[in-house]
Amino acid sequence: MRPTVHDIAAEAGVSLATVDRVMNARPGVREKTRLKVEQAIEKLGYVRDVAAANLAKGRSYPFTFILPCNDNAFMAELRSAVIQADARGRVERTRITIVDVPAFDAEALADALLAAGESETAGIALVAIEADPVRAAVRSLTERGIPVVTLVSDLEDSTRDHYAGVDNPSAGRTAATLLGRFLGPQKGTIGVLAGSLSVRDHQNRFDAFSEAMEAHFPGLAILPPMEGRDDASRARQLVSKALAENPDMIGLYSLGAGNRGLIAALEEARENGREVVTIAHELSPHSRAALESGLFDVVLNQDAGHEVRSAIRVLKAKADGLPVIAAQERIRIDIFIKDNLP
Amino acid sequence: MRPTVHDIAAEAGVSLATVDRVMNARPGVREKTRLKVEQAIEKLGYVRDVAAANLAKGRSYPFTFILPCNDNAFMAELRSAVIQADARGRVERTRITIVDVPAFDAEALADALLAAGESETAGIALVAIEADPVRAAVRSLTERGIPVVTLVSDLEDSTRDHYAGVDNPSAGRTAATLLGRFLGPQKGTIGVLAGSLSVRDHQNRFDAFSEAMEAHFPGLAILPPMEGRDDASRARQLVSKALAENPDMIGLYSLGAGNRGLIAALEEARENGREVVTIAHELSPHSRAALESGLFDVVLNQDAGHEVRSAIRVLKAKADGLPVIAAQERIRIDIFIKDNLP
DNA sequence: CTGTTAGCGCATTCAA
DNA sequence: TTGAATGCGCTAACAG
Repeated sequence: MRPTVHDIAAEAGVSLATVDRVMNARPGVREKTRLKVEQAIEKLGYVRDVAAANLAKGRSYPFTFILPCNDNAFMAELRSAVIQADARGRVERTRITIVDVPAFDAEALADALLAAGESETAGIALVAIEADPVRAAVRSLTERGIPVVTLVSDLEDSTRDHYAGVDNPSAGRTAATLLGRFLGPQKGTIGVLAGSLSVRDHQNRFDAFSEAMEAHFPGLAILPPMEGRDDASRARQLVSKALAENPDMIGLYSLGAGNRGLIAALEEARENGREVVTIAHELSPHSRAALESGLFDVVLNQDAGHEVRSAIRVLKAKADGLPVIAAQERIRIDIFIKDNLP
Repeated sequence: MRPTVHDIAAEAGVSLATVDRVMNARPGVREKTRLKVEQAIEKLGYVRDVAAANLAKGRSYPFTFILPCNDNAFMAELRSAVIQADARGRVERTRITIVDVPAFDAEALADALLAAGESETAGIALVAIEADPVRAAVRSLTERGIPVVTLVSDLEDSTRDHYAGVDNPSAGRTAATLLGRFLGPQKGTIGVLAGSLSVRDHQNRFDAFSEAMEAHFPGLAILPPMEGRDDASRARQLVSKALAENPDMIGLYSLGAGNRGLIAALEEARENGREVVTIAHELSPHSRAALESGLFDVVLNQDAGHEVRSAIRVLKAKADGLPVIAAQERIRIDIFIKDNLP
């Protein structure tokens, strides 16, 4: 049997309460006594049973997740990941309230942040939008000691405690390398479809993609980026038009959402005997099908479940004043081709 | 506050014990009473606190992991993943004993299995070797109701309860697609370096790789596979020799361990102005460096941590007689290039 | 068939 | 400065 508080109390010749005081670094213990207890802990190799501790504490962590009412597949998955995390949360004693805000609406997001700050909350996660009102709201929260983490999309120059999302420049470079190598010696132009370049992660992906492309694949020229606003019909139009206007376009990097429209445009092109090497983001039923049918060549993915779990771990650590191990919270970029689909 | 057993006992007008019996599907409850309790559970939206339940049960799951004393990086990581899992095991009440066996020794493995079966164990995980004594040992365990899962390497035609490892044919196909696409229109031959083709996972990878290659990239011919026994110096010799003898060799798939020797051979070749597109398995400090220096183009990886955690989840489920959700336990093949390294 | 009762390992009043 | 006692939510003897 593993040692319990009783064992170390007996070993140190003190009571449970004293042991507890030492363990939780609370005042009211003589230096001598504390030493005895610490030695007993060391000697018996005691480690506290977190589950039992939480049970006794009865403490729970009411977190708030502010999510945009976007109807794309990725946001749906993110939302479902949050719900699942909440369901599993009984053990960890976390409780999550989801707050919906209109997409791309900085004012609404800022308001939601402030409102969440007024409610009983142990920490807040948000999909950030780069805007001053949002930065101000975040500042007011962190100043009151409420932990704040950005999820999926970061907020630069802000006081947020942590960013739980992928390294977007790395994603852009990954796309560049794969596209360049798949195209090999071919020369031509490359189309880029973004949601909006005023969104930080899209901008970051694009910059890194361009830079890597220019550096390593001089035979491939990048066309001016299209902005599809993550909207299917708009994306479809833009891509169709680009294909028509650029007969030398042999590659396409779609770095935002709105894959449905893109897929429609590619299907149409294929019927006309036109194929371009395509890399898109986020695995969903649609993009998966596109991968299997060869319309997409690669899908880069961020695992929404990982991001949510990481956000929760960090919020909890911050709420408890504990440090976070950065390396462990790093979110990877998954590469999928048709052969390694999960 | 969430409802507790007390609340539902009150609501149903019965005692705690009865509630407990219903919840754990134990006998000795009248159908009528059971219904009342179930309705109360439904009505109050009760979900049991697993942590508290485990605490009260005091049950622990003493598992045994049988690992080969291989000194390669992957096995080291696997071992460390097991140790970490054990450390986290306090909450889940799992305790893991690691048993070491000589690598590639079927008799020793079989003996270790039987010995583990004699000790107090709630389940056993093993890195399997395809051999009849092993199959027999596994059978004797499963017949006694001890859950057995294979880890990393499977045991076909056996009574093991589950395989926690990657889909090796899928890995082989992934390698074929990437190699073929990276080489593009080039024609030439492809070398294959295996550990031993008598190991099931290596054989599976090779078969799928060959098949996909022939089907989709007819311009690339596969050379007879080399068997490096996961040994560095042997691998180095084999690869150097193959490079010398096959001037038209433009690609290489290393599907086993022993990357150090391979890297040495590739470095030597590079100094002589020779480069081949290379895909290897398992991310380690060595393979990572090779990726960064361009000696490796792609590394396929199985996440040892995932495999271990999955094995534990399955063992626990089997020990409790619960079903496992196959889709959730599927181990992915990670693709790494220099740009998406974690 | 059902209820009472005593813990699991820990945190926390309230006394001493 | 320290200790005894009580309870968190649940399970499992042991009675009835």
